This record gives sequence, structure tokens and C-alpha cells, in this order.
Amino acid sequence: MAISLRQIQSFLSVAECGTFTKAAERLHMAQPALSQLVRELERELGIRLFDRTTRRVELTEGGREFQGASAKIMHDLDLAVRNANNLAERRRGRIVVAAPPLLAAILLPSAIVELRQRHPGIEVAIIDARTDKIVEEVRLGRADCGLGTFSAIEDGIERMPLTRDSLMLFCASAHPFAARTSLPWADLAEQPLITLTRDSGIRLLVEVGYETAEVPLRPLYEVSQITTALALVEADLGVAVLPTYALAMTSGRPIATRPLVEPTIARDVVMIRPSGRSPSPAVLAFEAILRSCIRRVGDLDWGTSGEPGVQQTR
Amino acid sequence: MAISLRQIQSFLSVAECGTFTKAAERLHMAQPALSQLVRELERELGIRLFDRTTRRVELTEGGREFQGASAKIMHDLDLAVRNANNLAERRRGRIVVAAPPLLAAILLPSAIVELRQRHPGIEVAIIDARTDKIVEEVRLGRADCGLGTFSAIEDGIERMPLTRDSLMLFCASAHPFAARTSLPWADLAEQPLITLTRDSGIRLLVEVGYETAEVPLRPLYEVSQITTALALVEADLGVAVLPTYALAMTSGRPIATRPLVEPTIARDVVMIRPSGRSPSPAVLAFEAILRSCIRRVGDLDWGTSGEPGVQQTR
DNA sequence: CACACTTACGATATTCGTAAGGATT
DNA sequence: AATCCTTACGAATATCGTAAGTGTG
Repeated sequence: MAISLRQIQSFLSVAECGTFTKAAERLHMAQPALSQLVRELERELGIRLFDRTTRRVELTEGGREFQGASAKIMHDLDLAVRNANNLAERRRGRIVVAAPPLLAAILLPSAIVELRQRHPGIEVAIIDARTDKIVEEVRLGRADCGLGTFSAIEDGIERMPLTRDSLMLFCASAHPFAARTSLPWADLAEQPLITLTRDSGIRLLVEVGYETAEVPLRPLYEVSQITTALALVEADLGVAVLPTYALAMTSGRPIATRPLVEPTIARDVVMIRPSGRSPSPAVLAFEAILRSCIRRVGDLDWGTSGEPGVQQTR
Repeated sequence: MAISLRQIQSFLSVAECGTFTKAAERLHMAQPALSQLVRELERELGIRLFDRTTRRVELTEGGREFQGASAKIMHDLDLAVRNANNLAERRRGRIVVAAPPLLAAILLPSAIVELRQRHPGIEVAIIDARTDKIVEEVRLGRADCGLGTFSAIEDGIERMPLTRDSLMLFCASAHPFAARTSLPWADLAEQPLITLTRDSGIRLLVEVGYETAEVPLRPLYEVSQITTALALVEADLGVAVLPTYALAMTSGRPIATRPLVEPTIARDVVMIRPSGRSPSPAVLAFEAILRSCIRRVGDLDWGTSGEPGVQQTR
């Protein structure tokens, strides 16, 4: 069989217009060309589709039957193409993003808000999991992308660096540390420390910092939520060591943030994707929005600048 | 949009085969050509359909979606084409035939039996009506064709002569007339006559015959069914004047049939069809079968042989 | 280095538009 | 005479196959 969509389209046009001439105009083509297409289609099908009386064109019985079937086909095709275009134009899509709870709580809400504004048709599902599980979800394709700080270069995983994240000190604006430009870990000795529970990846890094500075770590409060930690800091009940991205939650609050040095503990925040699989347009749009979100918050310094300047949290 | 069925077909083939090479083999074409078709399709849709890893070809998310839609489209198209071909090949179809009761009772049964044998998929519906209503049904398109003896050449109606029908004498084999080769109407005087009721078109012709021969018509029996008339003839209760096609019901019975002459009253048995409308393949098949049925019975003589004689138009 | 897909390019086929022909109102 | 469809033929376009290129296992 060698039937073309052009033939079907021509046939339908003639069937609807009732004349070859009008149909040809509608299709922006010469009428004899259309005549030929319909004739070829009739030859392929083995039946006459129209009764031509030189003055009027009328569907035959078989023609009416074929009209119904082919109209449905063209409609379905149009739908399929439109769907594909919607995917391409980010008008539609679905993203499953895997992220650790902290990052999910801080970075994703604003990113998703912006994504919904720019591309209302894209749905987002979040899998919040530990880092090792994130890698697995992405590798298995259950998640389209993953966020976090991944040390090892895993097999079958592509890394797209988003920003650099370092540990910083968070204290009340009234706290003496707020007057400093940067703080060595050693200065944290004897400070009442608010820290995250041991099931957080952050906590491990904090321990590394204290160990390196040879300061004993004696947390005053252990909380599982960053918001809780910040509330305690705001009340000046202690200082907290948190990742840079917690900055996003301090705007408008009397909380100061200062870089911690000696050692500077920094990690890459990356988006990971299954390698070998091309990212869907939706994921690409999401990645772009993540970057823009980070850039906006990054004006407050994400620890990416070489020398840590004064960081004020308005 | 300029998407071709060939592109879709290629895409589906690759999606099923899993490699371009195998798909190209299956489509009996060079692999680069197929590659180009898929690439063009992707360009039209705006999305990648496959992730190519030079070693493996895998559907993307959008590709899977498009596969489902386009597979359905190809299936529907295949069905539509197959349906059209079935119409063309007489494997399917529907005929509405309008015929007067006598003809319907005699000619149609055997024709339909043969039609069912040769083309089991074709359905037949019969409208039995008077001659004038037959013309109307055909003109309005409610019937695809009509059978009968139509004198006038009607507007919008096409005539396809099937055979010639003349009035003949039917008598018992034992009757003296059975020894004759032909009979002038005048010889019917004083014979006990079995005839059809006055609502039959035949009856009118019989009256014409008697009038022309100047013989008084005094029917002994008036019946409405040809079968009844023949049963009476078989019992030798009288002779009957019936149209030639009643021959079809005499085979194997002790009934003789002889041409009536002076005058020979003959009419064309024709199939009528709406003009300007092309006959469906099913109707064409039916017409062919009608002719073959008539030819078979015609071995017994349908009055076609010999001189034309008087043309009677009721 | 063998395999699988892509790119490049010339040959072939198809489609399309112009011009002429035929039929009907 | 005007309109509408068909046929004929040359030009533009698309498709296809061969050959060379690229990357991966």
C-alpha cells in the first residue's frame, strides 16, 4: 500500500468543500494536482470515492465510509503531533525530581513556583530521599533528575554542576559574630551550637569541621528541620552551622550569616541525570529555572566568591 | 505540518525492531534513508524520539507516547483501506434491490443464493413494490437498483437491459397444446383460463393479447400468486398465460410451455439504477449474477429467440 | 576493528503547476 | 459562454541508495 497523508487530506478537503476547485484553494494548490491525488487514492483503494458529474461532486457510499475513518485518523494524528509539540514547547510534561529533604525544602519550592509560572503545563513530582537512594532512583529511571551533593562520579549518571555550597555560620544579628567578616571553626568553641540530627548529611560535615579545628562538638540543640534551627538562631539561643542554601530562608529575619574558614568546607551542588538518555524538554526547562533561582539567591553570596565578604542578611 | 505516513511507518518499525538496521531490512530499504525519515519526523515534532547511543536505540519518553498514538493511527488506516478493498473485491457490501413481487419471487431467490455463494459478505435487502414505486425508490437512492419492465425512459434513471420477456402459454404436459410448437392467441378461445388478479401488471398484458386476437377473456380461475396458477396448471384444470420467467418454477414438473404468437407480446426486463451515481461493486456483482441466472434458465427459452414481434408497453 | 548510526551527494520518483481538452449548465 | 473536472507534460521537490565519516565496545 502506498497511500499518503496528502492524498487523505486532499480527499477530506474535497469531501468537505463539495468541489475540487474550492478544496484546491483551501489547500493552496492547483486544482489538477488535487485531482490527481484523489484519483491515485481511488486507485489504491480500488473504489470510486466521488461521483463526478462535471457540475457536482458527491461522495459515493464507499466514499462516505472512508471519509469517516480517515477524518478520525487525521484528527488523531493532529492530536499526536500537537502533544509532541507541547512537550517540545514545555507546555506539557512531567518531571520526577529526587532530592534530599533539606534541599527539597529550600530550593524546590521557589523553583517550582517559577516553573509553574513559566510553564503551567509541567507537573513536578518530588522524591525526597537520602543521597544514595537519589542516585539509584535516577539510574533506574524512576526519577528524571536528582539534586544534591554527590561526591563520587557514578556510572551511568551525568553530573550538571549548579552551584557550590559551603558551610556557614548562622547567628542572630545581635550576636557578636555578626560583626565579623569570617569565622574560623576554632572560634566556635564554647559557643552554644544548634545542629541537625545525625541522620542529616550536613551533620557529618559539621563534625568534620569541628574535628579539623580540633574543637569538641557539644551540640546544645539537635533538630531535624532547618527551619527549626533557624528559629532557634533567630531567638539567639545559639549559633548554627548550615549549608549556604539555608540563606534562602533568612531573608527579612534578624539572622546574620558568615563564612566559616579553616577549613572551608564546600561541595558542588549538582543535578544528576541518567546518562545516555536525552533529557526531556521539561527537565531542561527545570534546570534552567533552578540556575536562575540560585543566581537570584546567589546575589547574597552562596560561598562561590573567592574571598568571603561581609554578608548581611538585610 | 508535513508529516508523511512513510515517516511514521519508519519510526514504528525502528521502535519495534530496536535498531535502524533491522528496521531498514524489514522495510526493504537502505538504512540511511530510514535514518533520514526518522530525523525529519523528529524535526517536525520538535522532540527526540530515540536516544541513540551508537550501540543501542531506545525510545524517549515522548517517543513512547508518540509510538502509542501513531500505532493506533496506522492500525485505523489499515482497517479503513482494508474495508475499502473489501468493498472493491465484493467481500463486503449491501444491496437494496427494488422489484415487483412476481419478479422478486421468481428471479431473486436463485440470484441471491448464488450471490451468497460467490460473495458471502454482501447483504441484500429487497423492497417489493409496484413498478411506479420502484422507480421512485431508485431515484431517491433508497434502493441501489430496481428490477422490472419499465416502458418509459425516466429522468435520472439508467436502464440496463437484462433479458427479454414474453408472454407464454403454460399447460399440463398431458394437454393437447403441449404437442404444438407455438400457439396463436386465437386458439385460446374456449380454453379454461387461469389468470392473475387485476392488480398484477401481467394481467393487463394478457387482456391486451385477448383483445388483439379478438377473443373474449373469461378467466376460470383468478389467483394472485404465480405458484398457485402453476399448481392449477399442473393439475390440468386449465391453461395459464404467464411471463417467460415463470419457467424457472416449472423445471421437473409436468408442465409444458409454448410461445404465444399473433401477437407476440414482449417487454424488456431491465435493471434500473440511479444515473450519475456510480454503481457500487456489490451492485455490479449482483447484475452479473442476475445475467448468469437468466442465461441458465434461458436454455429453456426465454422467448428471446425468434422474431421481435409486437412490442407491448402495457 | 567491527558494528551501528550519521552525513554527503548524485540518481530516481513523486508531486506540483501550467496549458489544453471536454462536458454541462 | 462560463464553470468545473480531466489529461498532458515539463519543472520543482522529495525520496532513496551508495559511499564516506564518526563514535563505541
